[in-house]
Amino acid sequence: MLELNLIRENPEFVKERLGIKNFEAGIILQHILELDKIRRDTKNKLDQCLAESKNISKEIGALLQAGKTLDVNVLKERTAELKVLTKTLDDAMRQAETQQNQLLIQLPNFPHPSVKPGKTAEDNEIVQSEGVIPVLAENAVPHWELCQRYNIIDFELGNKITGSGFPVYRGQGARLQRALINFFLDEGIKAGYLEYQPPLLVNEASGYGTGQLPDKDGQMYYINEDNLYLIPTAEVPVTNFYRDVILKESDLPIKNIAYSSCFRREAGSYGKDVRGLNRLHQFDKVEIVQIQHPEKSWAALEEMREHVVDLLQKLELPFRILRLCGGDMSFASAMTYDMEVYSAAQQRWLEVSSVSNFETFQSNRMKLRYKDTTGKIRLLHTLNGSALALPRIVAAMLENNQTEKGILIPAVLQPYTGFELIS
RNA sequence: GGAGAGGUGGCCGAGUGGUCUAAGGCGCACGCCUGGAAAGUGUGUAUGCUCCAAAAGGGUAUCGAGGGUUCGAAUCCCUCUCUCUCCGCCA
Repeated sequence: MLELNLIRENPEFVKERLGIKNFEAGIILQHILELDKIRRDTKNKLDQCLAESKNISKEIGALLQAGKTLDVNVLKERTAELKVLTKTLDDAMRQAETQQNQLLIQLPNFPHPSVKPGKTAEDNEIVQSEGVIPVLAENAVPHWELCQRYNIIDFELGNKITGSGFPVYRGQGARLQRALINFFLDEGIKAGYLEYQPPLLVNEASGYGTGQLPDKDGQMYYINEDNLYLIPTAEVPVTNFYRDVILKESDLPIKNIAYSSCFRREAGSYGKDVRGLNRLHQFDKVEIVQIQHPEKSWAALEEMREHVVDLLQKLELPFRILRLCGGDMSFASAMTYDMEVYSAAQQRWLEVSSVSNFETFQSNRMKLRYKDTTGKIRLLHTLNGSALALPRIVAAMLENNQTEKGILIPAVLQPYTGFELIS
């Protein structure tokens, strides 16, 4: 959520920045400011009423103790009037406040000045590209066929017991999953992150805090009976650890890492994009989350990008990094890098990580703040990124490393898998 | 799932209708004391919204959350939620 102060002080600037995300904010901003005026005026009147009532109540108390019951009745008439007025003003103020908030949460975050305008994924900038795209043998096949050939991931068994998008990992496939999770966690810990194991279900307030609610509730699995949501990413619980928290400046930076299964309904997805491991309803991911001092968040974003690059290099996967254009960025992000690996048999790039700085957008919703050295309370910056999501890494690894003998496991993973070859 | 007891400031804890503007303690910060420290001692120590150009300061709200009763609620009533104890079930 954008900070109200900013909108009050410089609505034109806000409008211009949101334009980069192709968001026409003019009318909403105007309404927000109108409601703000109403809310504040009403608030002032209300506070005056409350103050008067409070004083009269004290007087009544004093009079009763002095035994002057007749005077009390006169005062009670006045408080009866005030009570009606208070109710009216309170309703009006709350209404203005609610409406204002409803409008505020419709505004996306604004992009960093370096973010280029653009409408679709076509307009994203490639900022880094590394690794050699392997030339595969003529009989090379996509990963879903390899999964079947080596019997390591069983999609049909998943269909049977749950439904599509819920594969069953088996034998060397299961061990590869476990190896990747441990590898990613260990690398994160080496880079200074603290490991967490969060709950996989969260409440409504958490969904709201990171921005999944109210807009994207259709993308989360929902447990009606207990009013809980299955997490689409560990970002949700791990960032919400700090909801309604005021940190000390000395607590910073906070660097957390968490493995979790992730659950996404992916309503509306279809076609060859969702084949095999490309898009699943349940998948595994290791997520990194940072809570940063506002002046250090941009350096932190680069550090996180470097961390992901390091992982991809170690896994020997050809990759490229995109800086998303305004139109392709998520609602809450100020800047996002997408990391994609090349899937040689499908001959396409697969997104395996997305690293973003949200600046104060999430922390404003969550009331995540810190007290600076002068005692002033300010919003913090939040960042997160995948490091990494498993399915597409596995897809690319299987396809790119396929040989006559089997699938080669990168050296760095072998201590984790306990084997060099899937065969 | 059943029964009972609870939720008060950073923490502990008093407070059962009227200066609660929340006692007291611990912690923390700053000062005094000291050669330095400890001890002692003094002062301060929440957050939101709002008024004010800003600072200083003021108003108002907040005692798990939301409603209600009352001139007046931390205190009484209702609903929800969380924690603890016992029973039941159970990895």
